[in-house]
Formats: sequence, structure tokens, C-alpha cells
Amino acid sequence: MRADALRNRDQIVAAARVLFITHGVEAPMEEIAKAAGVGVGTLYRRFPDRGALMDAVTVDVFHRLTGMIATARDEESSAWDALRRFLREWAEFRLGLLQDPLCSGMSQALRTNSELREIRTRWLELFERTVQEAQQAGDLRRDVGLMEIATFMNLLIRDEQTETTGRILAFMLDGLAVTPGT
Amino acid sequence: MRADALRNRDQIVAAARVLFITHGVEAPMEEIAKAAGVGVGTLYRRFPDRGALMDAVTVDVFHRLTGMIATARDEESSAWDALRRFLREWAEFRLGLLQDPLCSGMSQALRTNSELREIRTRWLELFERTVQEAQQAGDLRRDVGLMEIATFMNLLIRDEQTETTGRILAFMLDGLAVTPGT
Amino acid sequence: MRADALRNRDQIVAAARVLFITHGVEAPMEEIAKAAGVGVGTLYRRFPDRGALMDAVTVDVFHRLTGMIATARDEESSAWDALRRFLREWAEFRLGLLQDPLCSGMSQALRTNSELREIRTRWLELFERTVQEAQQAGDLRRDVGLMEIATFMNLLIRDEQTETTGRILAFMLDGLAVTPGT
Amino acid sequence: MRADALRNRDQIVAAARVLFITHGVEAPMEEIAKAAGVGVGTLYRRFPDRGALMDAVTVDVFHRLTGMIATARDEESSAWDALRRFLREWAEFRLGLLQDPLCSGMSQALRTNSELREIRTRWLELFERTVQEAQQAGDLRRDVGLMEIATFMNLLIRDEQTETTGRILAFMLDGLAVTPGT
DNA sequence: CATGAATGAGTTTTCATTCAT
DNA sequence: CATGAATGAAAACTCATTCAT
Repeated sequence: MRADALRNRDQIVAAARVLFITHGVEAPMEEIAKAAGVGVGTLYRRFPDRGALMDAVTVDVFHRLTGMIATARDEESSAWDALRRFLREWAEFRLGLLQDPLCSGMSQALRTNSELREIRTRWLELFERTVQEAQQAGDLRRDVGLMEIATFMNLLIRDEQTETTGRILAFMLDGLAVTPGT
Repeated sequence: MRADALRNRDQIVAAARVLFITHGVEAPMEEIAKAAGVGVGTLYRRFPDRGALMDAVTVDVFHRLTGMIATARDEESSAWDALRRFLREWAEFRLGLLQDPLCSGMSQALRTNSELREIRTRWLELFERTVQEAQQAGDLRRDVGLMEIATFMNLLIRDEQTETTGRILAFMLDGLAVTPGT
Repeated sequence: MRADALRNRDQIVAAARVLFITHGVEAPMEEIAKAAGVGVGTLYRRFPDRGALMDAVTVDVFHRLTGMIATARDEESSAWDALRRFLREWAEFRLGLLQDPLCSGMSQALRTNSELREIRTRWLELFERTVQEAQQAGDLRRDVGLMEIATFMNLLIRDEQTETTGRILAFMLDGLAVTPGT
Repeated sequence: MRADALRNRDQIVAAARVLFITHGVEAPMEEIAKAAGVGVGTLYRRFPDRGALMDAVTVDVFHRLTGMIATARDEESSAWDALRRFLREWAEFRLGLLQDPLCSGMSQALRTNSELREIRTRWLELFERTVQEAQQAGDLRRDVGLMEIATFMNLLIRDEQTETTGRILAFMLDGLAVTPGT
């Protein structure tokens, strides 16, 4: 793939990632192409239909989420601190998972698209390990699962008001923490 | 207004309320009409455009929310119990506010539509009073506002998985509660 | 026919006559009904479809035109004066003939509707006689026919600017007059 | 602009010009597209709504009228001859101005659309000059203005019967001429 | 008999996707 | 390979006409 073609591809995915969140996954393809600085034709050459584009965005988002959580685990001293930092950054960058939050509903794509399958697995593993460690350390409630956290995050990022969103996340983190009296 | 026309109107609003939540506010007008058991023409006779229908649904939702919170306040012994019950029922019935959660963005409609203005005010007053009483009783954190709660609820009801949604709400309520150690 | 029913009928025809001219013969039936102060149902009870209403308006217009020309002939001293007065009043009241100006294209209606047939004939006779007399008196050019005058009038009344319309008619009358040098 | 796209654009404007006159400015967009040999989508890509198409037709008509009057002025020996030839050709080709005949009512479009503004001005200047010259030469009555002529023409071209239309114009030209006895 | 509610066919308009340049 | 033009199916909206109240 030529350098410029690759750049185009990246710009399209980036534009789609943003527009899918801000304008919904129904955002006009022409808008996405314009935001990416290319013609629709170019978009369709790379991604035969909206589904393919959504899958590509999902892969991209998984990559970013994986990077985020990996960094947080490296740099924070506890799993609980890493988890909280990860979720705050997730919210801040509004990385949407588009489909159901663990993307288990994407059975078709998961079967076909090995890149998607692999990055999803890697992220899930890191995420799950962090959650379990935080629970074992006695910081995170034991009755919470990946599904609840991911679903909550996926809902949260749909909101536009960053200020309010941040406070809601803070309340939720307090709700998830193990408190002395519990 | 004729009895049958009123019945149709109610069915349209009810159908729209459900479809707006489950399929988004872009749900085809024809679908809404079909779900209400009427022709599109009937829908458009009552509601000249999508905005008018959205306003009507919002009024309806405010009425239901007002009824819910009023009942909860009557039947529960503390403001905190009433608030929790209200939020659980709100989630259960998935009453979406469509626009921004306190509907302050509906400036146009709020100016024009006095019915909307009144029921919104009534609901907000009841809601605010309940929050303040729960805070004064030492049950609800003092750093939480209507906006956070309403925004959270509005995001929450977009989710389809009732099971998960219920648990997320429970975690949030724990996060909002004043815990002995705080 | 009851008195009120008759009044309704007249109001409908009057409203239609005006709206057909000002908003075109495509004017919404509901608008016509509203302008007449009745419901659409009432309109359709009297006139089974748009065509029937148009025919009724045409009959009404022929009646008014016949009255106008008859009065003008009675009160003016020459056929030419009568003709000019008639055309000025026709323009002033904007009485449109809706279909082709002599309504010869209405073959269907002319066959079915004897009232229409009769009043049309009566008007045409008066009109033609006036034209011929004015020609014989040496006031009106001999190369002009009913068709040209009626077509011109029918076009003229479509214009909304009474001021300009009046001047156009004046120029045309000068063009129709026999001038000394011709 | 690509050659084929330009050809399509021209065909659309040409089709619209004809259909707007023969079937009124309410002519179905789909009909216009079909007459132009393109799909509706193509039409809407060029002209976002009916108004934009009407403006384009108006620009086109002004261009043609300007060409007509310029040629007439070049080839005829007197202003009066040029004016008469111009008006005859205008009627023959049935070039309608759609809105009010001098398009002064198009204030919005005149402000936005500089192409429209310029060609309208150019045409008006040529037209006015011709009228004034014919008046100064003693051929055209001095009490007639652009507005009356343009309004008359705009009404005239709505008629379908070319035969009658031609005779009406001839009478009008006689009415506008300075006759020896006047 | 009057009313205005309901219907659905016809139009306008948008947009995903294909294809000529 | 990139572009943006063309297409047509789908959704929004209007209105003539019918019919229940």
C-alpha cells in the first residue's frame, strides 16, 4: 500500500471515529469523506460498505484502548489506580465501541476479521486482568463485571458535556470502590 | 377534540415514545404511524413535523416522571428512598427525554409551548426538592446536582439490556450515597 | 335546498373564485373550505370533486360577466364605450375563466351542465353583439375577434398589481381602437 | 466542472425552463429530471431545492433575452423596430421570468447570486435604452414604462395558443405606437 | 346535514452505493 | 488510484377524497 493511500485510510478511520460518536453511526458517508479530506469514491475503495468502516473504526478504537490500559498499568502503582486512570482517559477521548460494548454481538466480523479478533482479545485480557487484580487487592467491589463497566463507558461517551460526564464517572468510580463500611 | 381522535393522538405519542428510545429519534414517521395503528396522514395532521412530535413525547414523559416521583415521595418514608425508587422506575420504563436531560436546550419549545413549560417546571421542582431533602437528611452526597443525575439517567435508558442497566444504576446509587467513612 | 345550505354553497363558490385566481386552480380544497367558513366535508357534499367546483365558479363568473356587460350596454351610449367599461370592470374584479377563455375546451361540462351551457351562450351573444356593433360604428378594429379579447383578459387578471394591470389594459384598448390614420 | 456534468446541468435548466412555462413552476421535479434525461438525484445535486433551480432558469432566461435584444438592436435600423422584433421573439420562444417580470421581488436571490444580479442589470440596461431611444425617436408612446411591457410579456407567454398570442401582441404594439393623430 | 378526522397516493428530498472520467 | 457525478430506493411531507361522529 502506497504511503498516500495509507494516509488516506488513516484519515478516513479517524474522521469516522469522531463522526460516529458525535453524529451517530448513521453519519452520512459523504460527510465522513469530506471530514477526511477525500472523495466518497476513495472511502468506498477502502471500505466496501458502512459495516466495513465500522469494523475498521472498532479495530482502531480497540488499539487505542489497549494502548491506554497498557500504559496505565505500567505507570500506575496499583491495578485500581490503573483502572481509574484508564476509564478517565477513555471518557476523555470519547472512544466509542459502536456496537455492543464488548463487541460480542459482532459475531460475523469476529469470525471473518482476524485483526479485530486479536486486538479485541488482547484488550479484553488486559482489562479483565486489571479488574481482577483490583478486586483481589480489595479496592474494587467483587460484584462488578467487565460488562457493566464497558456498557457504562459506552453510554457515557455519548454525552457531549465533558464537565458533567467527568463528574458522573467520578460518582460511578466511588460506587465501584470498596468502602471501609461495606 | 373527538374521542377517537384523542385516542389516536395518545397512541401516536405512546408509539413515538417507545420508538424514539428503541430506534432513536430518527425512527421513520411511517413506522411510528404503523405502530400507532394509523396512517401517516393522521400523524402529520396532529404533529406538523418531527419536532412537534418530539415535543409532545417530551411533555408525556415529563407527566409520567412527575407521576412517578410524586408517588415515590408519597409512599416512601425518606427522600432518599423515594429518590432511589424513582430512579429505578425511570430506568425500568426507559422514559427518555430525547433532548438534553433537563430540556434546557429546548428554548424555542419552552417559549412557545406553555404545557411543556409547566409540566417541566413541576417535575424539576419535585425532583430538586427530593434531592435537597435527601442531602439534608445526610443520605445523598452534597456534591451532586440534578444535571448529573438527569444526564446519567438519560444515557442509561438508551441501553437495551435491562439486566446490566439495573446493576449499573445500583452501582451509581452506591456512588451517590453518603457512606459512613466519607 | 335550505337557506343555510344555499348560503354555504354561495360562500364556497365565492371563496373558490378568489383563491383560484390568487393561488391558482391548484389551491388546496381545505384552504377554500376554510376561506368559505365551512368544513371540507361540506364542500365535498356540494361539489363531488375539484372539477365540479371549477364548473360552478365558471357559471358564477359567466353570470357576473353577463351582468356587467348588460349593464354597460344599458348605461353607455355607444357599443365601444360599453365594451371598454366592461373590460375595465372585468379586470378590476379579476374574474377568471379558469379554463380556456371562451370555455370551449370544456366540452364535457358543456354537454352535461345545461346551466353552464346557457349562461355561457348568453354571455357570448352579448359580447359578440357588442364587439360587432363597435366595429360597425367604426370604433373597434375589424380584425379583432372575441378570442383575442377574452384570452387577453384572462391573462391580464392573473396579475396582482392592479396599477400596472390598468395601464396595460389602457394600452391594449388604444391598440384595438380605430385610429384616424389607420 | 466535468464536461458531462456541465451538459447535464444545461439539460436540466433547459428542461425546467420549458416545463415551468408549460406546466407551471410547480412542475414535479421528477418530471423535470426525466425530461432532462437524468435521475432526480442528479437534479438535486446541482440544485438543492426548487428555488435554486428557478434562479438558474431565470439567469438562463436573462441571458437569452439579453442576446435577443442585443441582436435586434444590431440588426434593425431603428430602436422601435428592434423593440418590436425583440418582443415578438420573446413571445415566440416563451421565455418566462417566473417571478415578477423585472425580478425585483427576488431580493434574496439578487443579494446572494451575483451572476443573476449582473445579467439582470445588463438586460435591464439594454431594454431601458431601447425603450428610451424609441420614445425619443417619436415611435413609442412616452407614457409607457419597462414595467408595463415586461409584465405584459410575462402574462402573454403563459398562453399556449401561439396564433392568438401573436395577434394579441400585435394589437398591443399598435397600442404602444405613437399614431399620427395622437 | 356539517364537521373535521383518517387515509394513502403522489411529491419532495436525502443519501448509500456505483461508475464514468 | 482518486474523484465526484449519477442513480434510485427510502424517508419526509402534502393534500384530494372518503367516512365516522
